[in-house]
Amino acid sequence: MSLSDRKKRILRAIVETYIATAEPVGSKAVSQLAGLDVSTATIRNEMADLTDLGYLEQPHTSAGRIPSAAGYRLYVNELMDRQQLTLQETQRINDALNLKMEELDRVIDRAGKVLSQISDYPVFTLASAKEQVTVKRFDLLMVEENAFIAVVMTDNSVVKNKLIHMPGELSDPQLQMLSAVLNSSFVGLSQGEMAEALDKMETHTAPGAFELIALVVEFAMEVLADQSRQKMRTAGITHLLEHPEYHSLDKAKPLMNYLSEERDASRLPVALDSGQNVNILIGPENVNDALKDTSVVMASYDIGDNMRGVIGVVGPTRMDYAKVTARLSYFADSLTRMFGKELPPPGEPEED
Amino acid sequence: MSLSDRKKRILRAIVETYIATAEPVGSKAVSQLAGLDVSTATIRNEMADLTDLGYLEQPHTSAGRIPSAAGYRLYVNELMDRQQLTLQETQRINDALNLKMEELDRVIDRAGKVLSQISDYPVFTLASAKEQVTVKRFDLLMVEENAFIAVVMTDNSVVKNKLIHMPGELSDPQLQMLSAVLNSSFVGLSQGEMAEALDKMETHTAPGAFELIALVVEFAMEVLADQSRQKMRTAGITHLLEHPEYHSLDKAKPLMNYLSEERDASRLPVALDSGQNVNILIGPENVNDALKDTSVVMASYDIGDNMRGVIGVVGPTRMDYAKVTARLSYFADSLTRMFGKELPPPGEPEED
DNA sequence: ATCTAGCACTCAATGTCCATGAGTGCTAAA
DNA sequence: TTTAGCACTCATGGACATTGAGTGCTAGAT
Repeated sequence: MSLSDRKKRILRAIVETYIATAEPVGSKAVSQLAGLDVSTATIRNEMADLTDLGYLEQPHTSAGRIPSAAGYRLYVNELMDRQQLTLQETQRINDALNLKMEELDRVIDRAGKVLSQISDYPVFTLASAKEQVTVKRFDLLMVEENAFIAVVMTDNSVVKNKLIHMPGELSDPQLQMLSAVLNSSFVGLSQGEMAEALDKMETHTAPGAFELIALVVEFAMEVLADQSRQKMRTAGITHLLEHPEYHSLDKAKPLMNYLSEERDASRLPVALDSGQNVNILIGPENVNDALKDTSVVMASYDIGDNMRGVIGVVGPTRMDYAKVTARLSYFADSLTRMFGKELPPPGEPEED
Repeated sequence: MSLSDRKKRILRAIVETYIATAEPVGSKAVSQLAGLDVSTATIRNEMADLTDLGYLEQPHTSAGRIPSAAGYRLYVNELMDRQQLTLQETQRINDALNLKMEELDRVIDRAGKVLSQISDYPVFTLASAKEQVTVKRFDLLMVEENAFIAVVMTDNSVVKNKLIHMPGELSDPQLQMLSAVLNSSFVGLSQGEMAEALDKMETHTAPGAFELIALVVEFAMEVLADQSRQKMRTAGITHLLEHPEYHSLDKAKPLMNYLSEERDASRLPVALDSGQNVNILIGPENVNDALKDTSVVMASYDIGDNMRGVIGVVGPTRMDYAKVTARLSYFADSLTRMFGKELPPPGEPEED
C-alpha cells in the first residue's frame, strides 16, 4: 500500500528541513512548512505512523524526528524535485571543462575539484577502460649511443614515452630493426597476450636483442596496466568538516582517511555497469564500513567509445540530494559530451 | 649572557614533556624528569626566571608552563639531541625510494607519503629547476594523414609528448622538413626565447607551415613552463587531526585548506637558497597567516645537477623536532643520492 | 647566598542541581 | 477524523560548589 498524499508531504517536509538544519524536526516545524491546514496534533499522529512504518526515527523520546535510511530512499525515489542549476553554475562548469583539452587525468581531476566546490562535498573520480587496451604502435628515437626514447601509443590514443638506457651501444639501423620487430609482433596485443608473446620469443631470439625488446615491451605493459587500473582520486575532502555530522573528529577521521588513500577501484563500492544515469547509495546500503553513515551520489560518463568513468559525491546521509543530483547529472552529461560523444544538449537551465 | 646549565636542563625537560603530552608542564613534573636533585620550589624559581626571559609562557595564573616560540628556537638550536632512526625506519625509507625509478613526480609523491607516515605529520613537497630549462630535441612521428605525435625532450632529460591533430594533411617528407626546422631553430632556447623566435619567424614563413610550427612550439613551451613551475604537493593531511591542537575544527580547517590547495610555490613561505641542511621555522617566524601557529621543518635536496627540491613537514609548534629532523634529513640525503649525486653514505644508524 | 619547606592563593576542570523548553503520547471532546 | 489540552520525557544550559594542580612568596635551614 502506498502512502497517503498527506503522509508524503509530511515526510518530504521532514527530510528537507532535516537536510537544511541537521536538527531533529518537530511537529510544529512541519505544520508551518508542509503547508497543510491541520493542527500539530494531527501531524504528530501522522508522524507516529511514519515512524511505525520505518521511515522516521527518534533519537530520544522527546526529540523531533529524523528520516531513516528508508525515509531518504523514499524521498530520493519519489518525493524529490530535481533542482535546476542557475545559469552561473552551468557557466562555471562549462568554463572548467572547456579549457584546452589536456591530459585525461588532469581534466578529470579538475572536474572533481569544481564539482566539489559547487556541491560542498568531497568528490571521488574514477576512470577505466571498458575493454582491453592494446598497443597501436611503437616508435623508437635515438638519443645517444646508449639511450633511446620509446614511444608507445595505445588504441585509445594515449601516448606515453620513456627514456631507456641500454646496456650496450646501438646503431641507428639496429634501432630500426628493433622497432620493426616490436611493431610486427606486439601491436594489437593486450597486456596478458604480450607477456605470452614475449615468453615465446625468448627461445628463438638472440639474447642481446631480446633484452632490448623486453625492456620496451615491459614498458608497454606498464602503460597498458596503467590504462586499465582504475585509480580513484578524490577532491575537496576538507569540505567534510563543514557539515555538523563531522564536527566530531571521531566521525570525521575514518572517513577522511578512507577518502584520502588513493585506492584501487577493485575495493570500491561502485557498480559501474548499472545503466541508470545517477545512482544514489544511502547509508547502510553501502557495503564498506567506512561509508556506513555516509551517502554516495554518483554518475557515470563515457570517455570516447571505449572508456568509462564514474564521478561521485560523498556526504552524510543528511545530504542535499536534490542539489547534488542536479549538479552531478549535468556534470556527467557535460563530461560525456566533452569527451566526444554526441549528446542532445542538456536541458537548458531555466533561471530561478 | 648564556643560560645556566640548570636552566637549560629545565627548559629542555619542559619542551620535551610538552611535546609529548601537549599539556602545560608544572614544576613537579620537571623535577622528576630533569634529573636534578633540587626541590620543586627551586625549580619554580628557575621557571619564573625563564618566563621573565621570554622562553616560557603561562596560559593562565595557576597552570604549568609551555614553551614560547623563543623557547622552541633555543631548544632546536642548542638543546635538542639528534635522534637516530631505527634500522626498520631506514629500511622503510630505502624500500620506498628504491623502487623502479619512475617519473620524477611519482617518486616525489611517494616520498612525501612515506615521510608523512613515519613522521605522523603532513608533508609538502616541491621541486623546481635551478636554472632555465631548454629543449634538447624535437621528434615528430606520423600517425595518420592528419595527426602526428610531437616528442619533446628537455635538457634535464624529461620527455613529453602530445598527439597533435592538424588542420590539413601532411606527407612524411613534409613532416621531416618540419622536424628539421624545429630542431635547427628552437633547440637550446628557454621558454621566453622561444616566444621571441616564434614571433620573428612568423613574418618570413609560409602561413600553413608556420601554423604547424606554432602548434609544436606552443606545446614545447607548455612543457618548459611545466618544468619551471614549482608546484607544491601535499601528503597525509589527515595526520593533522591526530594532534590535540587540531581537535578543534576551527583550528584545523584553515590549515587543512591551506595545505590541500595545490598552490603555486611563489606563494610559499620557503627559502630555497639557504645553504643549511635542515631548516626549521617556528610559529610566528612563518610569514603566512595560515601557518601562524604552525611549525615547518624542511630540507632541500638536489635532483641531478640542475634541479632542486624541497620536502617539508608541517605540524603544531609543539612538534617533535628531534624526531622529525632526524627523519627528514635522512630522507633528503637519500633523495639526493637517489637522484644521482654521489654523497658519502649517510651515517649508518645505530640500533636503539 | 642558596636552597627548601610551608602556606595561602588562583583558576581550570568537574560534578551536581535545577529550571527551561521543545517535543511527545494519550485522552476526551468537537 | 480532527483537535485541544495535559502530563510526561529529556537534552540543554546556567549557577554553584568542589577539587586539585600549580603558582608566588616568605621565613627558616644549609
